[in-house]
Amino acid sequence: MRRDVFQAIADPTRREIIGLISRQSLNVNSVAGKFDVSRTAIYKHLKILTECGLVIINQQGRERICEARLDKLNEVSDWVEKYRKVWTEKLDNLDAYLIELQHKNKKHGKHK
Amino acid sequence: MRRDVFQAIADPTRREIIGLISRQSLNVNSVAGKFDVSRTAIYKHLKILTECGLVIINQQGRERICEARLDKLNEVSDWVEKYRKVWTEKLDNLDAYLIELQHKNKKHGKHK
DNA sequence: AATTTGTGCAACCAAAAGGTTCCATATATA
DNA sequence: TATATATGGAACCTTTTGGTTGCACAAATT
Repeated sequence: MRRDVFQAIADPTRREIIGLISRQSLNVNSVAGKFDVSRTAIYKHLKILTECGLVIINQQGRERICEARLDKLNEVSDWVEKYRKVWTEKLDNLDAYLIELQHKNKKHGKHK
Repeated sequence: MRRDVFQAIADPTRREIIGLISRQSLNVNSVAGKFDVSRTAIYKHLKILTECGLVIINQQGRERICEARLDKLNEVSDWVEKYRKVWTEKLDNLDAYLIELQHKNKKHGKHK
């Protein structure tokens, strides 16, 4: 199934999983052991994370090692930064406006 | 209800709404007019967006103007950047490793 | 005053999400 | 070989999500 990174990181457990395996790759059981839900629940979260490329899994004997692919967060980063830019511009415009006001005050302002 | 910004931006329609009103604040009907779902559906999306602070609404006569609060995306930005840093460090470590390899080759390497 | 416009919200619905238990199966290990 | 371990996944359940229609009501317009 085609999965969306935005939807994948919407769940707090999945964000925790990413935080966990970003420090060290772990097998499925080790990941599950860190949470108080069933292994199957974690397995499903891992499945969603792999489906959108945020996690890749390598078989090693009978274990499957989960590794975080943090570069996939770029999709989120790009979207957010686009709007951060808009936000910063708004602040800049406000700045410019305030400065303009100051200049007007100097020219036409009344002195107390 | 306490809402989560991550969950709010998980839905593509809500991301579109943010994109739309980030350029220009609009009343509820104008926002709804841009999508092919019902006004009520958009109203619900706007409700979720206001509940997590990504949108604020100001009454003006019988209209309610929806304004984007892009600074609220910082929560997402912070989280993502934390892992981007981890990712960059991994790349740096790889770089350092490759450079080290090169040096070893210079010292002990065989010449063809 | 009557009508149109903009909005909120209840009631309802189908599908998806997030969880569970239980079983199958492959790989290590005693 | 028998047993323990690591995992995949089916079947099921409850809650949440994203949508609908329909009605109420206040503000603007005629």
